[in-house]
Amino acid sequence: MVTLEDVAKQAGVSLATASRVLNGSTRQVGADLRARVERAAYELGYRANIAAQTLARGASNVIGIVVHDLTDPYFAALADGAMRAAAGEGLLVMVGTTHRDPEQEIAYVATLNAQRVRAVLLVGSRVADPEVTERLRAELDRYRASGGRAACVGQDLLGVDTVAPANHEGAAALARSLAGLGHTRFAVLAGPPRLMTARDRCAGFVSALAELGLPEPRVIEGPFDRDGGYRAAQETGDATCVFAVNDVMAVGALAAYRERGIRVPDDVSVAGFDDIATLRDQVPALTTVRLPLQDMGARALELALAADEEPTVEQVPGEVVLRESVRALR
Amino acid sequence: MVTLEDVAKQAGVSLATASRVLNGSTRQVGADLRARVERAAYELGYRANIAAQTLARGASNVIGIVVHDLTDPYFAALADGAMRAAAGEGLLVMVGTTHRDPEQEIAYVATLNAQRVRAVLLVGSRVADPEVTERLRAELDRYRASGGRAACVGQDLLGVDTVAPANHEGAAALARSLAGLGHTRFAVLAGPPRLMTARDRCAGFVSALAELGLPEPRVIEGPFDRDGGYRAAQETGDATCVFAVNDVMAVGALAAYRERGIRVPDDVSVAGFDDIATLRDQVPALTTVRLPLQDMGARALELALAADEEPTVEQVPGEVVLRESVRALR
DNA sequence: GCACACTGGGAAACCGCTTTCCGGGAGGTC
DNA sequence: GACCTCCCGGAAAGCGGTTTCCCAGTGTGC
Repeated sequence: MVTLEDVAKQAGVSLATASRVLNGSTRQVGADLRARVERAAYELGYRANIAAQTLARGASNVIGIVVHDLTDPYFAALADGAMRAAAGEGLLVMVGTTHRDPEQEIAYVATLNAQRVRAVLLVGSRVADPEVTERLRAELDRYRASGGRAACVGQDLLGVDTVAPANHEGAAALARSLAGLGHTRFAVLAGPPRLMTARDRCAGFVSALAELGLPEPRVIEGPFDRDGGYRAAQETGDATCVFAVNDVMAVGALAAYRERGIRVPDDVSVAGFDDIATLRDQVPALTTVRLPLQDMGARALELALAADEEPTVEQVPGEVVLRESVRALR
Repeated sequence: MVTLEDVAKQAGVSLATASRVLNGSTRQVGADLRARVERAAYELGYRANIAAQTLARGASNVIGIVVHDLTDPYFAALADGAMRAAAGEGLLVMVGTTHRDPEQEIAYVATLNAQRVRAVLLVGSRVADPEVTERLRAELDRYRASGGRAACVGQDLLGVDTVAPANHEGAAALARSLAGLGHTRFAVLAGPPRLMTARDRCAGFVSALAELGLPEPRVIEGPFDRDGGYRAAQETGDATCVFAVNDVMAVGALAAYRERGIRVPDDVSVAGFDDIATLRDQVPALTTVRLPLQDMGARALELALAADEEPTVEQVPGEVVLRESVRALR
């Protein structure tokens, strides 16, 4: 391993000078010495030891992103946005996936704290479990107490900067649009009730229907993924319009209907939430609520890095996108 | 910031003892002292400083994964597989995305080298540019010279452990299957020729057709993504069967045909490559060559970590999966 | 011509942890 | 009871950088 000392020796200068030349400093170094150091570093193939730098500087140049599942395009888009923003700041990214286990999320915060990362981004829905939330919050507080910054994409439950998609309001707007097409008998593929995102979207949809004086929809719980949507779609009964709380579930529902010979949108209308890019070529094209996922990820990083004292909560509106998977009832 | 010294002081023991208790050691510590240290650490909320540990131990517990694009489900699946394997080994993961810029890939290797990560995984196609490959290889050699381990998913061009999908052979097998259905006029949506993966798949397909004595397919180059497939599909002429070198492009092609009222598979058959999970609900279901992406990612990590001297190259076969997007010509 | 910044170089302290090395006490053997 | 191990606790030397502090040399202003 080539160290700074090797470089300094080869260049015939002190450690201090070599450090100033190679790894940035406010202090100037004379042109000749600077050149000698650079040459030596190049010849030896010197690479600064970041662990040592981090230790000496007391600050690292990496951030941590914790997501539920990287193979879910929702998280991939969010993570990608955050990573682009990070790259723009010259930061490296450590990614952790919890596979939807809240304990893992807590463990990652502890680990990232140990890594002394500059910021931690918690991406994805909180769970409706006060005890778990409290423990996560405690771990996060401990991290922030030692100078770490944090932000979250999801619900504002942790006392940190938050990018909060308007799940409730978006779902409500979608409900109004669908009701405007003449639908009255709805079903909701609601996902798991302990997931706040699922719960908020479901609640927003249900309450909008109530305000319109429409009958209560049938609410079918299940997993938050494609197969969850597939299974839940078996139980939508005589609903003319089905709202899946995310696009991936909606795709599962489409598959279920297709297999059973139920035509979408002729026999039943289907809507999702998120507007996942990879799913835009689905047939029939999915009606959904668009969320600017990449921007949200990038924004979360900005918030985390900004030196504000008060935690900011940024509401992100969703935009209803009507496509072929729903039809108007005459 | 709570340091080990604070803990030791509070527990009334030496730094060495505290270290042995908290951060693992071959040496034993008496039960009472051990308890005192653990209590102090808990009360103070101590978190080991990993940068310091890394420096002192001379070895870190993080690995680096470099992918082209996380929002592409192909890379997401590969990365996920590698990350699961890493988690199983207690390793943390740093992810870098190059956004398909080979220079970025080189830069990441340098950065990860500076981080002294335990292993680097280069995931994704090499490019057919000897000069770039040479520079990447040099950077990689420098990293390995200082004790780093590396592996690659893609082509065996770097002199490191490699998981190599059988692109040529898989595409050839697909060609034979499709020819077996009676097709004779083919087109290939070939992607960018500088991408080895695209090139190999295209070549495998073309050469298999030649061996069968069939006419040369029309080869249409373009970007490796959905829009590339969409655009290339405009030029497939009178081909009865179109092979897109990856699933994402095939989906773009399906969209293009749909818009133009060309029915798949009635008017034209379409096949892809990879068998991306998120795309399995596509209509019509995509004929493709299945690659065990998650396993490949995991395997790459294993190879990198294994203490072998000779670089291993592991060929991964693809399995032709015939689905509704192709039909037999009677 | 002299006090006075100002500049750029080097010595050394320090960041927080691991690990070697040393030493004292307990237990075993003859 | 003398001698030898073995076990466990602590002092201190690193790990590879950054940065403070000191110092010599050079211009400046009057």
